[in-house]
Amino acid sequence: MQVSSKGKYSVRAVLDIAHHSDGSPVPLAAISQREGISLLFLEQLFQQLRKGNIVKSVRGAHGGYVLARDAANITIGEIVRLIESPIYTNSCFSKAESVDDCRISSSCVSGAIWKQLAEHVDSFLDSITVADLANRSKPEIVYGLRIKSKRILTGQTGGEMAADHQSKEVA
Amino acid sequence: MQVSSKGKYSVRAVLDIAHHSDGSPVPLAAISQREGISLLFLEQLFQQLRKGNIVKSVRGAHGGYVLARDAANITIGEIVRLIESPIYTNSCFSKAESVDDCRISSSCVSGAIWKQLAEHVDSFLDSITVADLANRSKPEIVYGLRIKSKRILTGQTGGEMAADHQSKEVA
DNA sequence: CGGTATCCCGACTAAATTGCTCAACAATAA
DNA sequence: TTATTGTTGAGCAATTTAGTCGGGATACCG
Repeated sequence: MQVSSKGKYSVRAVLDIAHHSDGSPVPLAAISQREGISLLFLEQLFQQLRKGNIVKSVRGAHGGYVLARDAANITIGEIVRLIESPIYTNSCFSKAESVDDCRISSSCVSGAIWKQLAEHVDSFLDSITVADLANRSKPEIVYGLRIKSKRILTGQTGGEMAADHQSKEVA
Repeated sequence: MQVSSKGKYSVRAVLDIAHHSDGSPVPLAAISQREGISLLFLEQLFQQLRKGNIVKSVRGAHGGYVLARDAANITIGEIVRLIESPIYTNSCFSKAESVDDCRISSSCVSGAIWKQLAEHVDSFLDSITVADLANRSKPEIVYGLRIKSKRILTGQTGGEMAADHQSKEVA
């Protein structure tokens, strides 16, 4: 039950574009620097993001990536589903509905839980758009949940790198 | 973004105990057979479940495991959190609050998402108790979500093994 | 035109995690 | 006392993750 680095990085990268773009393409090198993510790894991720119609690429010098659609029209859920393996895959009824599988064990009862869980997760993540997060007009509120410190979401003062983060965990 | 086999198996196993126990201990061998889970693997899981106070062990012949508490008092969330690695671990503020990490990149903005996501997941899974699922008095309703076919949750006719499941996926 | 900045693509790999196995022991019931 | 169960800790093969590498293709800039 983990969101992979790939997923977290992807969200951060897209947010980074939304936040730093004035309409002109944002090169991966810039994202790599700002977010402290390996350029090579970003390239890989952005192929998926491009194919998933989250971003568009602009090749050549001064190229980079732009959001493929309006930020208000891209949800975090979309990004996560594109990159991440799905939380729930139907494990029963795969072919044989006639066999009456699933009546014996607890597996379908519990299977129902994972399905509902996946639905909850999706609907939560789909309720947040890139615009919501890029637009920090109401910084301390993110979908009804109050964030502890205003500092977290407002600042933007220095030249420190993301690499300054003390922990190995990826956010 | 996956629930591991460990997690799914654990829930199923606990459900199995809740469902098949008349108060006397349920041996792992029985669970293994009914649920189609390797006995050796179950043994491993149940050490964790025991230490987490989900089940109690009874050693010796006719021993096995019983729920450590009332089924209505054990939530799915408890089981999952015990077995599964946490969906969210605070990645910033690890030590240095003074350093003012996290202001630069998008990592804390997105970090807030994962935190809220984890809270959603936990609160959903904590809203379901083992009793809810073991007690199939209202089989077709599982927490407000209608399950497609009544057959799924009611049956209990045959002697087929869980191994009859057609797919490799674990539910 | 030629160089350089940028994306594009496919293969490769080291490390971690997952899903399981094994061996030997400990307690209890019949 | 023997068969039946749980207890413990180590070990391991396969898969997944988190990248790396090398060599393109494409577009701008002078």
